[in-house]
Formats: sequence, C-alpha cells, structure tokens
Amino acid sequence: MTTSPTMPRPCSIAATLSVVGEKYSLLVLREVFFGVRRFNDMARNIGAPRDVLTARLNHLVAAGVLEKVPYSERPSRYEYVPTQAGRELQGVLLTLLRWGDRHLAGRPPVVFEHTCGEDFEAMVVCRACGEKVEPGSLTPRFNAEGWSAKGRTG
Amino acid sequence: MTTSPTMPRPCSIAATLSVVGEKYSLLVLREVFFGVRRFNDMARNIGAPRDVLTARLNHLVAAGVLEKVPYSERPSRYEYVPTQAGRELQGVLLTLLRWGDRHLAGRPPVVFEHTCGEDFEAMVVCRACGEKVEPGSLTPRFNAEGWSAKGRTG
DNA sequence: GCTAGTGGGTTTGGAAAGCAGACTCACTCT
DNA sequence: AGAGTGAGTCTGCTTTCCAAACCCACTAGC
Repeated sequence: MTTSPTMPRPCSIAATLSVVGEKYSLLVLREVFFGVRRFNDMARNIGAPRDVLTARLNHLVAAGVLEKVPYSERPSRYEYVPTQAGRELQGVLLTLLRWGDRHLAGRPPVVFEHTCGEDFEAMVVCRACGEKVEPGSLTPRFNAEGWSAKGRTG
Repeated sequence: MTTSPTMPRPCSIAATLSVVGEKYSLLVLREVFFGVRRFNDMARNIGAPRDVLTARLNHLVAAGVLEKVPYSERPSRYEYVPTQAGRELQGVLLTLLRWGDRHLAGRPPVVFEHTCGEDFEAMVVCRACGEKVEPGSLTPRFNAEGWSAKGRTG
C-alpha cells in the first residue's frame, strides 16, 4: 500500500509517539528510571488515575518497552522493569528534562550528577562525527515517495 | 507552598510535557522543523482534526514555543515559526526519531544527512565531558524535599 | 459581476478517554 | 478476628477527540 497525499506523513517520530506519546506514558518511564517499579508507587508519584495507569502499563508491556517480573506469588505481584528498548528511551527523557530545566523551572527540582563528576546536561550530537546538532545542519531524504519539505531543517 | 507526599513528583520532564505532551504537539513541531508553517499543510501532514490543531497551535504560541508572523494582511494570515525555545526542542524530536528508527521502522521513512556527510543518528552525551550517557551513569539529587529514589538510574 | 476556489479557521453532535473515589480480592500482620 | 496493604477494577460523570459541515475574506477566471 503506497502513501497517498491524504495520509499523514509516515515518520518514526509519530511511530514512537504511538508507543510512548499518550498522557503519563513518559512519566511511567521516568519513574522506572528512578527505580520505582510498583503500581501504587507509580500512581502516587505520577498522579495518574489508577485505571489509566493500568492501561498505560499494559500498553508499554505489549510494546516491549517494559517487562513484568514477578516479585511474589500468592498473591501474584509483578514489578515493571525496562527492557533494552525501554532503556534506550532514556535519551528522550533527558532531552525533555533539559528543555524544562532551561525554559520552565526556576531551580530544577532534580539534578543529575554524571560519573564524570559534573552536573549532567544532555546534549544531542551526531553519532558519526560527534558534533553538536545545530539548526540547519540536517538535510532530510525521504524514502517513501510522495512527501517533501522545503530545503533544510531548523 | 511545599510539596506534600500526595502531590505528583515535581519534575522538568512533566513540566515540559505540559507544554508539548498533548497529542499532535510534537508532530506540529516536526512539521515546523521540516519547514511547513501553515495551517492547512500541517493539518494534512499530521492528520489532526482542525479544531484540535487550532488548540495546539494556540497553546504552543502561548507557551512561547511558536510565534505567529504575518505573511498577508487582507485577509490576515500568519505563519507559525519556532522561537529560540522552540528550536531547542529539536533534540527531543531527534531522540524520538532515533528510537523509532531502531525499534519500529523497517526502512526509516526519512533519513537526515548531517553536514559531516554521514547519515545522521542522534546520540545523547554529557555536555561537560562529552561521554555518551550509559545506564547507571547518572545519580539524582533532589532539590525539593520530600522525594527520593532508590540509588542510581537506568 | 458571478461563480469557483483557497486559506484558515469555527461549529456541531456523537464517540472515546479521562477522572476521583469507592470497591474487590488475596493475602499478611497483630 | 480485625486492620492493613498491594494491585488492580468498577461507577458515574466530565472532558476531549473526531469527522464533517459550515463560515468568512479574499483571488482568479470568465
């Protein structure tokens, strides 16, 4: 099935958001990275309605981002732990964090110390050359026909 | 007003998501980075209902992420262009893109060429030391009292 | 000057999702 | 036996989403 001009743009950003773009999903991931893995703790820290949290956790498990590992039988209880794919979402959280720190927070409510000893601030670079991404330094090439954009990004 | 244990965790990730976390908001930003700045074009490329798109654009303008610049009087028409703060959200989009490319797409629908000549792949590094962030390399320090987490992240 | 078309929305009415709070079930602890 | 806990589920109500239709200000063609 080819992409027609009346369909939305095919794009990995949209695809990723279909996994983690619903309300609270990225906050679930945040909690998981903080080491919080149980239902009640997440519900409290996130402030999500319990039925919605249930739905999000199931969705993230189905998408292969989280995994349920038992910590008790009788009654059967599970922790939600990140898979490898889930761990790779850390970059998304860190760039969101950085933007909020720079543009919204007074004093950031939480600061991370990197193993290098400095306070951590996320920076996005080109994997190939290591240069920081600047506006206009990326030129899109579309693989699915039917879409285009005007020149450079940024 | 101090943070009580029954409030959700104060956090710049949540704060950022209150600006760009609603459905379609990040896709609006994607279009803006592709150079698409007009209402009808966005509606088509994103696949969003027009009333919802109107609400998102107004929200992003109010939050200082986009700016309306006139391109015609009579009838008065505006383009939506990113502010400096808006441009700084590029890192968020690039990390989302990378995750989708790695975990969801067959052949990525769009690839970016970096000015270095290579195909671009986003990597998140520590601004201070330039090292790639690895699971467990960040230790949180909480500035608002009342919250904690179990040791290291990742 | 009439008609068609375009750009950028707003309106409408019904479907879906979100919400707080109460409830359940299977235990454990005192 | 009674109270407490963890992980949900259920209920009734509110908000948001959605597609399609409509509207307004203009421009282009005839």
